Amino acid sequence: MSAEKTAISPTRSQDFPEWYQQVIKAADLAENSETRGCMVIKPWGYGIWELIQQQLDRRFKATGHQNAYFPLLIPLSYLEKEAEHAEGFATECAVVTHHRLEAVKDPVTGKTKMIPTGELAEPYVIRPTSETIIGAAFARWVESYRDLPLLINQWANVMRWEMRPRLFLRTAEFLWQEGHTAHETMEEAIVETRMIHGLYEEFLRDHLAIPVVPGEKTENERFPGADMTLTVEAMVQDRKAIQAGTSHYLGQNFSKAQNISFTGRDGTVQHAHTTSWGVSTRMIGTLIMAHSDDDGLVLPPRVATQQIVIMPITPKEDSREAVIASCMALAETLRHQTYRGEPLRVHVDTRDLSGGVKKWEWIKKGVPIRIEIGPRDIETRKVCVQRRDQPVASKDFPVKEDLIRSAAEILDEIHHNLLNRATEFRDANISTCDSLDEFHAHWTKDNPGWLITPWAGTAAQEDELSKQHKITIRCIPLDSVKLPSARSTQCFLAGQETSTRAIWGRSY
RNA sequence: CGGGGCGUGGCGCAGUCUGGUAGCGCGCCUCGUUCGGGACGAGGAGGCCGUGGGUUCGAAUCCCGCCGCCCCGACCA
Repeated sequence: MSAEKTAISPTRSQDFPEWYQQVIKAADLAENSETRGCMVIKPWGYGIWELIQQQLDRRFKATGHQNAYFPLLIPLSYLEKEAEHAEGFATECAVVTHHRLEAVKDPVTGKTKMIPTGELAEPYVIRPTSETIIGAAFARWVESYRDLPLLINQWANVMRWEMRPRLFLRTAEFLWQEGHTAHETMEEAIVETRMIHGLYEEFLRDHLAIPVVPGEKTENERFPGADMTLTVEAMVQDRKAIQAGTSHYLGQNFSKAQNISFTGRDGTVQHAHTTSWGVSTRMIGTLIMAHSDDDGLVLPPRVATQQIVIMPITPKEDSREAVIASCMALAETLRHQTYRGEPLRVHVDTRDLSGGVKKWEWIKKGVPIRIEIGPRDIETRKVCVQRRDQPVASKDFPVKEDLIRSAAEILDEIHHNLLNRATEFRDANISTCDSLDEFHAHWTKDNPGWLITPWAGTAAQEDELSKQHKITIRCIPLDSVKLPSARSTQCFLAGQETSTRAIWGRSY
């Protein structure tokens, strides 16, 4: 046997960050644009986002939310209303200060330059998030307890002037959804915050095949202006953590700052309790790093732009038409099958390219099922089936009718294989620790994975440990989360008795 | 904002030290041979060498200014 050749180079173990970039390129998902820090999302990548959008949107609507749309530009003064929030985003805001361009001819070169003129009395900020402008609308909309709860979601782009952008993971402009709700009581708002948190967890597991740890952020890691931030944390293949979605209980901080008030059942004027929550195109980056291998992207079936690609094999000119007709017919039949309530997405690749080129292209693009049909298969009524969750060389030759019957089942198997693989990987890379010496010894250069510890430390102690090892507390996992539990129940710092567990890790 | 690097056909680069007006690989197009497979041969298209100025008979190459991008830090969905 010759050495294994991989479609992506370098491999994950050679250089993970570079591998990540190469997977995106090979799968044709996105590219850096001429606008600093911003990406062009190409059709194969945008297709994933559209599917995420559709499937999440259905869940938001099913839980009583409605979509609306708010302005891209936020009056600067709005951002000054909530002090903590303002401070949290101040360093990464793009600001619009002019509303007109004037064409000026350079007397030397003769070239025309466009000079901004018409300075605005009050500048606008391009939304880094929309709490303030949505809050202003909520203040107008809410008068009575009968107007509550107000359950709004927005699909939008936002901009944060990031210093170090990376495709999907951290771009200056990104796409997301932001839910914003207002409630009569703290209890109701917290129920909402937790409900969405659970919805995110399920979505990542059931749609993206990513197992996440649901938990709460410590005060240090909270969203600016929130009283409680819930997170779902995923582990990707370099053992780093990535925050895949957050749900915040904002208390009355924003409602007091923006006067979202209502007359209550008892006739008194009260401030609403608000929440906000979001997931972004970062989920695509998470998905790539969670599942892909050294041959490229591996797509979880539910968000695969195409789930099945059929490649006609046409070695002889005289059988060519029959082969293509057979492929088309199979595609049409498959499109009448459903997986998770949606028609199968099937593509027939009739491009006049050599078979090997096509096959590798679809491998690199992560298509869950590849089917090849040639003249021989037509005679035997069989098809050649290859799966992205299995080695490149492995093939199966079911009778065509059996494949049609089992296609959705195979997709489901692929989904579960990806989920199981990711879960096993994660669990194998979480260790426990209950002494400070062990803690310090754990954080070696090659990133050994997450550490779970009993925790009763202070914010200052957390901060110190974080800086020392370039780690953070990813979350305090919910009590219901089953993970290797720390051996003792005493905090590894000072030994206090505690039932609180903390997960520590390096993160994106 | 600190520290490094780089701007040359679609992409990746050589050429810059030692000025003489552009080359390689991949990709693309055509033809042929191959092909249950990331094949091969022949031919072809495509570049005011980031930008403005200077030196020179002559600048991708030397000098000065500007712009942009990438990597490593601080910040972060």
